[in-house]
Amino acid sequence: MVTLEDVAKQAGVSLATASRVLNGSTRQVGADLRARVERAAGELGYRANLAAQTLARGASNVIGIVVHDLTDPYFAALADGAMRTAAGEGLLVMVGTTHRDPEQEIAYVATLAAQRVRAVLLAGSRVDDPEVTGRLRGELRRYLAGGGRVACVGQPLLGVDTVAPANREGAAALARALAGLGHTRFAVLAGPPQLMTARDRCAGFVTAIRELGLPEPRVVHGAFDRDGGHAAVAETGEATCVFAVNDVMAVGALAAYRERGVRVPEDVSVAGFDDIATLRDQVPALTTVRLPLTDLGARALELALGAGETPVVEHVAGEVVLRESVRDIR
Amino acid sequence: MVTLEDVAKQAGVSLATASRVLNGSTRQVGADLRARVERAAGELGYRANLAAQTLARGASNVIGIVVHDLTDPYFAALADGAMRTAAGEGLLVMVGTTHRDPEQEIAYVATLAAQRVRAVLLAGSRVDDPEVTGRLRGELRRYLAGGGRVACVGQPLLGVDTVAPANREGAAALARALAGLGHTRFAVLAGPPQLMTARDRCAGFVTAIRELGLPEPRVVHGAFDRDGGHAAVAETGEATCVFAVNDVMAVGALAAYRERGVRVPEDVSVAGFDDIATLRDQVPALTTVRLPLTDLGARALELALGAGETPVVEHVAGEVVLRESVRDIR
DNA sequence: GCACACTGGGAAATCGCTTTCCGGGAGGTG
DNA sequence: CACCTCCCGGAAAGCGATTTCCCAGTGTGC
Repeated sequence: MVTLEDVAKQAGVSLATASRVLNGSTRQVGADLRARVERAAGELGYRANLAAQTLARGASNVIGIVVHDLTDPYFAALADGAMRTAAGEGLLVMVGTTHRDPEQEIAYVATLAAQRVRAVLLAGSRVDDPEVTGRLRGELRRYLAGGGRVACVGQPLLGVDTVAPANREGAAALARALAGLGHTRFAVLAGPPQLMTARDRCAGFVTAIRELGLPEPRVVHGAFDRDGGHAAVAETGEATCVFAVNDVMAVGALAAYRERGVRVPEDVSVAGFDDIATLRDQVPALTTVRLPLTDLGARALELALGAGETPVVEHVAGEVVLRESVRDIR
Repeated sequence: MVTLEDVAKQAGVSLATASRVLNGSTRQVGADLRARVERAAGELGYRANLAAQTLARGASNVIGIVVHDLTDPYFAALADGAMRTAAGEGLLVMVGTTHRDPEQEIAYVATLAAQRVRAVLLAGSRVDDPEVTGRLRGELRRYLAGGGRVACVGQPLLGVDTVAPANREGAAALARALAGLGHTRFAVLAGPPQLMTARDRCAGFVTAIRELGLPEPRVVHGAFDRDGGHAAVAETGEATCVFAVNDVMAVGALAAYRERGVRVPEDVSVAGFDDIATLRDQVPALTTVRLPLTDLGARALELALGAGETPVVEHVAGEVVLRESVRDIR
């Protein structure tokens, strides 16, 4: 491939001058030389070697973002938000998917650190395992010590800049809204017990119901995906209102009820969480808690890129959106 | 950050030896020295600088993949497939989103080439613009000349390894299946006329209808997304069966009919294309043409990574899936 | 015993770029 | 007119790895 030296030679200038012309610098270069270099670069089709630049500059223009699963619209939206701001800053994006394996997440952080990426965005829910979290923190500390920047979307457990969706509060608000419609017997499709996001949403919901003096909701654990929601429906018992801790699970639940001939919302009300865009045309339209996912991703990257010293934690509220999947039974 | 030299010093060996121990090499290193180096690396928390490695080796372990929009489940699935095989090969993935701007696509190829990525995967539909396509080809040629590898999912117009979904044939098969149910008056929600994928699907459908001697379908152009499908419904006229050139548009169409009080499939039948997983629980369930999206992405990356000399074009068939959104009117 | 592969270790060149430092000429000032 | 500053161009020293080349020490085969 064409190197800067080739360009310099062809233009009859020094390496230094060619570099200053082509790859931005504070230093000025005379108009004629500048033109000669630019012509030579054009003719030769020169493309700077980013690896060499990164090495020489000691800083890359790449950021890393680690998500669980890109085909999950939740993470796709987060990633999209982050990628938009990255593009705005002229940064390239490396995406890693862990498929919910915490070891993979740690491995990715190590690799991204090796890449000397400018910032790392951790966009997955934490799991409740101090040993694993500890190792992740260790890896992050090493990276931070080397001048890296880290931000996270989710629970503020890593000691880094964090954008924290108000899972508890959102779920609680939803619970009050549903109780306000006259429901008293609730079930929660709670996802896996280790997953903090699932747990917080479940806990927020259950606590709010208790505070209202209503009967204890039935909590059904399962997978955090469509099939998890679908399967969990079998154990919802007499509940008149079912809260799935995310929209994808709620859609699974809707499908399960449909198969059983249970009408939603006539026989049972169903609510989710997230307000996933691609699921908004679901029938019946899903009641949910809207999270500004794209903004969350964008904001997290801004935090990571920002100069802030002490770790910032930004809480982002969700907004209850009542739609047809729940019924007023008063 | 800790460099290889630090490790070598701490272990009391030369740089060369440290390198050979830590970053794979054909050369052997004695057991004692090897152990000393490994211990030193562990104590210091050494992480190789990938930029330096890339420069020294002249080859990186990163691949690039360029998609239109990650929040579109079609591209998310493609990317996911590619990322899985990448992970299997120990490769890192850079993802770029163009939001359907061909200039962006060209720019990404240039940047990825500058990164000296091992392979580039172009996963977006081509547009019908010889000028733009020409420039893209030029950029690709430059990259290929430098030893890069390229593969593409979509129309085989770039002279590189390509995985080509059988858009025409799939749409034609769908058309015959729908005609077999007794439909004669069709409309096509055709998406933007410049987009090859949209065009091929539309053309395949229309041609098949013609060949059956049925009346010419009404073709309505619009955006390639949910809102495009939603809007296009206004102009479908008397059609008893509407084909949206992708599932996302079909969902938009379903929503539009619902709002107008038109029942699907009783009053009108609706079909899509792709068989997007997150949309499978739609009501009524969408008739569509299934494309093995994850496999397409995975296969394309394999092609790119493979040693093949002449560009390979692999056609992948779609499978018509009849579901509730269409009615038998015989 | 002796030349001869062979093995494992280290010194140093190299990858392509950035940036510091040095130097010469132009222009401004007293 | 001497002196001092700027300004711009080039030489060269890194950045952190890999890899070639050289060399000493060890076993072999005859």
